[in-house]
Amino acid sequence: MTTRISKPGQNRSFMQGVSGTNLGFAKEHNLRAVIDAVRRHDALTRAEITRITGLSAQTISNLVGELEARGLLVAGAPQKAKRGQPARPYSLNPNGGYSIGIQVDYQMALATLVNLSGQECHQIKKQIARPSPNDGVIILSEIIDRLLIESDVARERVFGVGVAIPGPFCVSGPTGIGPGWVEFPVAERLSERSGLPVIVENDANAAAIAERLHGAGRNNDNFIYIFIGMGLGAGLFINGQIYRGLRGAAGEIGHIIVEPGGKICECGNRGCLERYVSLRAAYEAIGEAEDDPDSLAKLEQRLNDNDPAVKAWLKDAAEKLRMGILALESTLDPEAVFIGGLLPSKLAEALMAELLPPLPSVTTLQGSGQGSGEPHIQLGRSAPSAPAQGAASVPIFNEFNPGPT
Amino acid sequence: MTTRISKPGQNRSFMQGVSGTNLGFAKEHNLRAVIDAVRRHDALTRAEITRITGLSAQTISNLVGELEARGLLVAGAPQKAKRGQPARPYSLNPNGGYSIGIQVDYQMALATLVNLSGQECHQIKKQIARPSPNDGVIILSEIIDRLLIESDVARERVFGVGVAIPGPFCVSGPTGIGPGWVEFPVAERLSERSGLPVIVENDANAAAIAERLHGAGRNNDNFIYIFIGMGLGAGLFINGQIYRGLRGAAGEIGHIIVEPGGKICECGNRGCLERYVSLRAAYEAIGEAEDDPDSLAKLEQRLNDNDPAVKAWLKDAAEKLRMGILALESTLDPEAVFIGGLLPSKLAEALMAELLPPLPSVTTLQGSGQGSGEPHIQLGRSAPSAPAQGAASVPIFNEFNPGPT
DNA sequence: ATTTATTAATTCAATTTGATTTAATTAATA
DNA sequence: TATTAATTAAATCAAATTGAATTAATAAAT
Repeated sequence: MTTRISKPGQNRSFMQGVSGTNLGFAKEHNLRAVIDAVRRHDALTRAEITRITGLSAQTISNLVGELEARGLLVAGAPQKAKRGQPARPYSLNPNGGYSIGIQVDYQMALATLVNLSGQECHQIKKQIARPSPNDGVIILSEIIDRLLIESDVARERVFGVGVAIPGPFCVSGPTGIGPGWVEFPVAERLSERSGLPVIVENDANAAAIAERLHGAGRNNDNFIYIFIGMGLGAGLFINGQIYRGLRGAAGEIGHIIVEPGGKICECGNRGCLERYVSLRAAYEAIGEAEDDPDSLAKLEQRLNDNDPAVKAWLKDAAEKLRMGILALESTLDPEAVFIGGLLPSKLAEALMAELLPPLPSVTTLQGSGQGSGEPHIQLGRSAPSAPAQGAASVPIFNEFNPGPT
Repeated sequence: MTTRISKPGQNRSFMQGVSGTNLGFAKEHNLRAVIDAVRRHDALTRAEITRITGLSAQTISNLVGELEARGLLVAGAPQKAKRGQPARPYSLNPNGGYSIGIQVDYQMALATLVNLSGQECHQIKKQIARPSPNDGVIILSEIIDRLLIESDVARERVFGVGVAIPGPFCVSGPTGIGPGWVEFPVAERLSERSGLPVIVENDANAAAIAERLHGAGRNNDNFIYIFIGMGLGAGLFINGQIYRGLRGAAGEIGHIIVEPGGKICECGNRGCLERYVSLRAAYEAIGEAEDDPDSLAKLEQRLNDNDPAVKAWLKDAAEKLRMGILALESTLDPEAVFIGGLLPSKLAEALMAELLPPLPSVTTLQGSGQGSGEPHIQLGRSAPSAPAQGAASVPIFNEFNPGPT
């Protein structure tokens, strides 16, 4: 695994707490900064990287050389645009490495192998039925093995495995996979079995990372990705990093109250946002069973049929979601808000159409700072397989992101 | 000014965007890390700093020696507790430097000189009446001059001047100082006139920084400080840094909707939090004029007299604030929420008493992650002069904080 | 059309900075 | 006296910077 940037002895993050730093961390950071710059711009010459990073041309020459030797960067044809020596543009080598993303819920495991550019190479789907954590780990490691064999990718070329699990880990209940999963050390066990680094992430954060790495949030360091699943959560990007909060529960926006005295929620309060904006709320509104795997297809069909119950739900959900977004924008003043999740894209589009225009907020004030007044609520990636795609981007993000801004 | 840690040629922050890093930045970071560690623990020996920062003993020896030579750290008496050479505990030298904080609103300027430990050395208060920005800068620089002369502190020993201004800068309106202040480059002009670095900060952020540096948030890297002033705002500490958002409007929590269809707000929406929780809301509820400087004293008096209008306002405000706090906690999962601002401490205490217990949220769930279930809503510093104290801590924080966690 | 100047990208060699390593010193306790 | 903990001196090492050189293109001048 010569492509690893982080050295074994230096596994703490570049700067954490009041810890000091040294040359090794600095170099690691600079390598990541180079990769990150190239990713954001698709392709960059050494000279351009020099300007962007503020490092010396010599340093960049060395770092780019090293990354090229490792197979992470590839040079394109020299550009003879202006005077001077023609520059070679470097870009990410799509096949410089691979990553595996797995999406698990109580009825299904979906695994995908992607390359460095986020392109999907192979996918495996398997029905499960609330397995125990031990059985789950075995099932997942078998899926990983199959994925590698069928796609003919060597295990050493895989950066890691990302596992997306619904909701915050500290809360069990109907959003989870099954009994016993909350306390179980999934990452450690699956890592032992598979021989690969494993990172467990909640579905909202995983989807947000994918949006950041390969999607519309590619150039945003501060945005909110609202994940509409069975419940409602958000991935918060703050200073280029996922913000998790003290208990890993940051982004649990489903429990913002949008209707005082409204529908009762299992959290103990009334009128929580996710009681109105979620697949579960949609099923409730249109009278489909929430634990029926076919409900999603029925919902989509009824949308296509212009079913009035679906339309009414959309209208109400959009009204409530506007208030939730206002709370988030007032609090975090983000660059953008992406709406995505498990919804089929047609449904997400319909919700989006109902949602706009948003309520006036700090982000829409005219004549204030940079970027104000611009459209900032956008449709993010939304698909029933979004968490798997997201999970696959987690190991890549972890390996390459240069740390807080 | 030999006490400056940041070197002139290296004025960009330690890590920003995708920029690279080098030895100079690393050293700067390490110096800050040492100071920060000492501040958090009151006093530390070189050996303890070595363990905390993870740097080598030799490096710490060098850094501490340098900081001692600069007068920022002072050694205490050797401790002969255990075997081995007795260690000398180092602590911040309170008189290693000074900082000036200025609080300005439309009717008053309040300036305070504090030392490195946050102790107030001298204070000057001056009535003003909606001055033009140009006049304002002259008035402020004269106050700075007087402060230094009367307290006999040399200008070179002052790290900088913090200016606290109400509300977000991008919004004018009644919370501002006067016409023309929004676009005016206060910091640059006052810096030119006074010969000192000047940082302008909104009152909520300034108060949050004070809470972090010298108050109950001293060991918290992730907390929310809710500032109740004429309006309502919050300072967000995320990963040890103030989070400002894209337009500097992060923390504008006054415009979270807590009562759909409620009181109309100048932002264009209805039922915004600050229409219920703010001095202006209190004055409205008890029938005092909001632009009368004596209203605050009257409010305090009527609280002491058990006035039913005040009690009713407190009850309603607390109910609304609980919902606002729930939204913040659901979004950010903070370590703590401090309530403070311009309220006299008795009033703040009364509000706090009404506020508890909070609504159930991710931070109060039993049996989940670390720190859950603990009391986390606390009374922060609250006083009519809180912004000045806060402003004074801004330059110190800027000079000494080691950057994102 | 040929030559010369200019510019831009890149690299080589030497230098500098600052953290680490290794070993020594100091001052306490058991 | 042996041991232990704190600290420091000297040597070493890693990585970025500096300044000069090299390469290859276009632009301008002849």
